[in-house]
Amino acid sequence: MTLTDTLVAVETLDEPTLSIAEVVDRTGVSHDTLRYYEKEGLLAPPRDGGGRRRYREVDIGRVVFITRMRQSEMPIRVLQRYVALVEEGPATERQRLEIMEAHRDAVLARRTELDEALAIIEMKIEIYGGTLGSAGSCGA
Amino acid sequence: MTLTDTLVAVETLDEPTLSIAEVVDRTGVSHDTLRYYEKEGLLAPPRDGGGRRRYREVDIGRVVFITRMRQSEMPIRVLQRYVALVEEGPATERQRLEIMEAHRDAVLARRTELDEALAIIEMKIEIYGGTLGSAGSCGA
DNA sequence: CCTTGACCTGGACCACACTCCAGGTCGTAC
DNA sequence: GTACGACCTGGAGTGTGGTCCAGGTCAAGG
Repeated sequence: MTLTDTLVAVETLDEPTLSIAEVVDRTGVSHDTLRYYEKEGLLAPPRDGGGRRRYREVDIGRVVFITRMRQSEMPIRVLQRYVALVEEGPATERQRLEIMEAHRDAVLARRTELDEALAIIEMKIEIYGGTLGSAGSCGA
Repeated sequence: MTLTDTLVAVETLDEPTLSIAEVVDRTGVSHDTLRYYEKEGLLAPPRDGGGRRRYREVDIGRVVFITRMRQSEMPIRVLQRYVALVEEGPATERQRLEIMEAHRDAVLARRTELDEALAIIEMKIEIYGGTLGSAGSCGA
């Protein structure tokens, strides 16, 4: 239903769309990865008469969104769930909020871990870059 | 030193050591992972008469160090190189410094990425948590 | 008509970092 | 002396997230 409506809208309203190659150029996401995301249900760009993908602005926005979420280590599975909720409509906004809040917490925790490691790294740099002397004090 | 000397005198000529199970308890690193790290050359705890691993303080320190580096996404391969340099002695300190500086830069870049994603995540939370109204504006 | 290039498909393959397993050994406890 | 638990080994298996490939379609240009 929705897909059909969308296809009709694209064909009749002439929204400008991008080919997959243009999306690759614009987002830096590879052809294969775009196909993979589509296979996993994260994207559903409409097709032209020849079966080729035509990415609308909304599709490109979603590619960028997915990229950001992947960058912050949101698993594909969670993204699948989130996108499915988006497709279901506004009634699912509370669940989407929960997903995002949980993800924010995960990202903050991850950042803390990174900062902890950073302290060690900088200690090592201090030792090696500073005295260049006896540095083998904690196992490595 | 005094405490150590006493224990050494009581036992054999060695410092106190931990069994693998104790290291698991103390570091949270699994038995299998400890074995894996050892196979990859990151650890080399001495063995007792029966061939069982005995972790010295220096070994435990290295386990903790490895854990921190892994936590900050240093690949095993880099860790292998770093540890090999440590084994080679103080002459390699400049190279170790380079590895750590490169890793620090990578971690800082990673943190920036996380922060960028965090901005998007918080935007979503704002949208869903705030008005709970028209939120579907950028593809997801 | 034939070539070229962009695009399509399903499915095999890959790197990474573990994680699990079967089968064997060792040392104390009963 | 045998039962037990902790430990050992090599090697196979797992999950995640892509990445690559062979073979096919289609539209436009020479």
